[in-house]
Amino acid sequence: MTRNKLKEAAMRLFGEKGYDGTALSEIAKEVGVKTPAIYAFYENKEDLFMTVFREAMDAYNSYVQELSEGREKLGVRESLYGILNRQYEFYRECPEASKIVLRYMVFPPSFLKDTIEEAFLHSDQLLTKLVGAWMVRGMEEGVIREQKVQPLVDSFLNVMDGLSIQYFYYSSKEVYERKLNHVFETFWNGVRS
Amino acid sequence: MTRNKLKEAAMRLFGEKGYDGTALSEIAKEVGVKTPAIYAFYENKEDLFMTVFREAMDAYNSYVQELSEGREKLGVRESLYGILNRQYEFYRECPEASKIVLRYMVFPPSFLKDTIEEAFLHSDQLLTKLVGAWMVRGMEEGVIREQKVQPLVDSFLNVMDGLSIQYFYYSSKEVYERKLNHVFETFWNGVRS
Amino acid sequence: MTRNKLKEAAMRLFGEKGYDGTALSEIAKEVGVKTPAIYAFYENKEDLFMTVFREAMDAYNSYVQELSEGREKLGVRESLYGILNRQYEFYRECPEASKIVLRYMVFPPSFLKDTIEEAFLHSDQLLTKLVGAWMVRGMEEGVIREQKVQPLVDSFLNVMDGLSIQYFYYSSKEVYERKLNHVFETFWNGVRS
Amino acid sequence: MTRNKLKEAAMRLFGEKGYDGTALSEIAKEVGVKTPAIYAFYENKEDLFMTVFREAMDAYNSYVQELSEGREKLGVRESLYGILNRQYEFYRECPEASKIVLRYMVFPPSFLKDTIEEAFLHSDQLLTKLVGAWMVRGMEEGVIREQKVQPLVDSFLNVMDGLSIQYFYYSSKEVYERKLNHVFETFWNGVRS
DNA sequence: AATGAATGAGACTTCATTCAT
DNA sequence: TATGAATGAAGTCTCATTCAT
Repeated sequence: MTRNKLKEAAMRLFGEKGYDGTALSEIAKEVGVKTPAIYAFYENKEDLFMTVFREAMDAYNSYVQELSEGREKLGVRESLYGILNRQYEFYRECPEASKIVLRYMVFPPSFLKDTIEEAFLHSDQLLTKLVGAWMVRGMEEGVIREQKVQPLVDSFLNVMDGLSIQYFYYSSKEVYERKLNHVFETFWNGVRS
Repeated sequence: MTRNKLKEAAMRLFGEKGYDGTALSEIAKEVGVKTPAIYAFYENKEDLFMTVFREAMDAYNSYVQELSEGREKLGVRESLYGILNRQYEFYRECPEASKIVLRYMVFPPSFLKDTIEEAFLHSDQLLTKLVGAWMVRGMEEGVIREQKVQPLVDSFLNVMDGLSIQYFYYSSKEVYERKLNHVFETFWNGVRS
Repeated sequence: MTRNKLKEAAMRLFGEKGYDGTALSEIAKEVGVKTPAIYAFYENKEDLFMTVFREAMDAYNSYVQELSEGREKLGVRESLYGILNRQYEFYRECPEASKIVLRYMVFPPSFLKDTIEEAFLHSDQLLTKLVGAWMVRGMEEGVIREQKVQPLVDSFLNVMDGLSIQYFYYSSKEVYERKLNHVFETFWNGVRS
Repeated sequence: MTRNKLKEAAMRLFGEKGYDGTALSEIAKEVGVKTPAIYAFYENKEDLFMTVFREAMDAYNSYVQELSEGREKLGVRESLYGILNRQYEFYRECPEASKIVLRYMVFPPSFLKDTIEEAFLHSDQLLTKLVGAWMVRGMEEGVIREQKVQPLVDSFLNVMDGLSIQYFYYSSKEVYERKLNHVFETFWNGVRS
């Protein structure tokens, strides 16, 4: 119980204020417990952070994973748009986890650089493979103009990254949704037959 | 002299390890000076940080500003591509400043949130206006398909944001340049007549 | 059962790392039990320590006591040598207890100073009386040169103390046994008729 | 100034209550300074301890060293007795240093075991050589009975070790001096021609 | 008899900051 | 301009101890 509340408080605070900017005492206070209680559940601050980080990554990967499931009946266009939408959903449903993922992907605390890079490599490959498959299928179905796969994947992933920044930068729902649509429209225009 | 060396060291360290992750003593040591010397030039840590941040923003804005100058003779396509290239140049030439800009745009230390948001609003507007102008011109010249300006601008800025993440995430020059080209190609395909 | 295992682990650890240098958690872990379990058997750290210390002292005193028993048939020289040997035996057979005895005889934790001094006074008197008796008998039998008893006792006890340091300082069996013999030989030479 | 007062306070406290039993705050308070001030002069607790320990060892070694100087005109008996006396002087003049030396020779804090053993090896060899030389000279002069050197050295060093324990165990001057004389008398009786 | 959860006290240490020099 | 000395505040972490279970 407390263990989980600690994890959640930590997730929120590490995401919002960063590793160095978050004191264990804040996390404890949020849960209504004194600081040393944390050590009953986690070895130390690093351990708590890594637990939180791993959970955030797992949540993110789950979302990514899901993308590949049960979409066979959908058209390619809808599926790609669905990916962006799913990402958006993830941001809204797990704002804490997604903040963690974005923050530490770009700015890992130096002492965890390696561990973190490895974690990202994994989900990156997953996503690359998935998006690639859709592009191939799009070309096979003739809805995407015949071309190499790499440029298509690069472009799509770049769209995703761009949107992730936009999401955290502009807090407005309306603005984000407008951008999401505009951006996808342009992308699709750029690749369709 | 020392004032400047301090600013530079601070820029690098704040960019790399963040505000909370950087101790004044590290900055001082890097310059070969003892910590209290910092107070001869800056009021306190916040002041030093804000100085550094403002300088980084200024450098960024200068680059952005330059984009609008002396490019009248170039075609629209070349100009837009040029913007991405210029951004890339900025990253390479001022890696410290650009790291600062990216980091604190997305993750401002809470106590500076307002100041920082204001700063970004400014450069955002600048960029929006600039890109918008090129899009309009592109349509006037007939190289960009007739449509509303907003989607064009949204898409292009998203491309820029995406690339900025890519730059800091993948450290390899080759990979980045490949992506830059792929991404622009797709974008251009999506908007050209 | 657990009570005893705790006592033994405590004896070893208190002897090796001292009172302040030993955490209850270490003692518990050694026994395969959680820290609070200790409180089922001992009131607190001090109580556990005192129990351990008393046991060590008792073991030491038993050895000393034994020295006076059943040695009537032996000669004085053999008996005195036997005392040193018995001490040596004690060190080897109860290394933990003897470490405790030595450590806290010389360096009592301040809060137990009085209790400990009292304990030592007792065994000191025991030993003094015992060694004194042998010296007297030695003189009666004519194997020890006629003189006052005090110098004889002082010298012999000093030999014992010296050897105790040597034992813990040099860990090698051979070196210790060599020293034991050399030291006794010189002592005996110094007192015999 | 403060640096030195800290060292002295630390020497006294580490000697009296041990490494783990002494809090930096106590040392600071003794000097009339707040705890963090210590870090202006010493890297950390270990550093302060090692500094203190090294100083104590140096003081001890100086005393030992002196023993070999300017005693050529004295007889062997007087010189050996002088060594014991010198040791006694050291204990009285530098009670803190000597307490440190004795305590950590027999009970080194585990994390410094190696460093400390090395330090003792050095002074041990010094003393062995010195005492050995006197024994040889005693035999040459005919005042010491002809025999191997090792037993003589072993016995004498054992006398010294025994006295060191006695010194710290019995705090009384009279008792110690009585013992010192008795013990030396017996020793000399045991080795003289 | 034993443990999980929790805590108060306090340890070591870092850091931003001040001040006299 | 620069530093050595010092400190208050705070941070991470350990430890002995308690209590409900």
